[in-house]
Amino acid sequence: MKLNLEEITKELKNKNIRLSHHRLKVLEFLNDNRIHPTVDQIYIQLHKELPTLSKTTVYNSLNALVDAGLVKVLTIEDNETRYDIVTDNHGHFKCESCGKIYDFEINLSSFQSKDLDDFKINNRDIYFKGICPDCIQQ
Amino acid sequence: MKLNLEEITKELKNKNIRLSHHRLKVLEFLNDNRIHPTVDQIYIQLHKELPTLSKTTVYNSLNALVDAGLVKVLTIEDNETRYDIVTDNHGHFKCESCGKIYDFEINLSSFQSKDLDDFKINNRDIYFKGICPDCIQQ
DNA sequence: AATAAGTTTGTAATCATTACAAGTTAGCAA
DNA sequence: TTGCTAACTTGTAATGATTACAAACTTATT
Repeated sequence: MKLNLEEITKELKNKNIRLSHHRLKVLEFLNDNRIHPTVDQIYIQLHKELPTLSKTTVYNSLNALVDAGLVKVLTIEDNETRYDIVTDNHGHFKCESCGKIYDFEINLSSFQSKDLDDFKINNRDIYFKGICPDCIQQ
Repeated sequence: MKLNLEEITKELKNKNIRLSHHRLKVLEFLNDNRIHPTVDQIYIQLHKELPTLSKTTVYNSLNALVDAGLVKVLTIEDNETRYDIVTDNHGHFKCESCGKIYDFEINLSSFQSKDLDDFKINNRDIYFKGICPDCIQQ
């Protein structure tokens, strides 16, 4: 999917966030590599292209993009924070054998619980864990 | 709910995990305080009763209980690991205003996605975020 | 070009969690 | 009951991820 830069820049402007060169690179990386990467994965890859990039900037950029609502934090496990570009509703499945994270289509807004009638729900996350088909076969 | 110690001990034995005094206290705390506490919350409370308790032991006990399947790790946010005693299927709602975590009843096993037909699903977590009724009123 | 606000960088600080070694405890067998 | 062994606890030190901060740099705007 191609990023619409003008639109993104306009959205960011409302929040006084500039789409700087590094931030754009981080956003592009997430858009082009749908692997739900960790900060380290992003840093290591981008550092090859941008030798002056610091890890602090990666954290910075990610936090800015999350604040802007363009990027989502995934906390499937307590010891690894991952990032995902915001797209339509989907859940995440993590394979307990190979560690790979899969997207799966699911209509999150259809989930209702009478216990939450009086709650304002801003965000719905679904995390499944188990074994992926590749690992089942072995 | 009262803990059935004999049954729990028996289950643990299979995994060579003893239900030591400290571990039992941690388990009791989770059973009696359904507040999805952090390690610090557990440590501070139990330390009052058990002055010799170390934080390492709290971590240790929690990890053992998680391994035994009696306790579940909640990773709603990337910067705070919480623990929950394992009960029937329910989702978790975190209020973005007051930070409180609510349980809500939901039939987790009813969630299906055709994308996961060939996957073995061991675990389903649902995390919602938003504003709770108490905070909406203010 | 000048200005002001926002961004990047590197280092240092912080915080949660784990590793480790030494001492302690619990369960089992003789 | 005693002794043995494995498991547990403790405190300290190490690790690792993330944030704080100050100085230098960049960008958009006047």
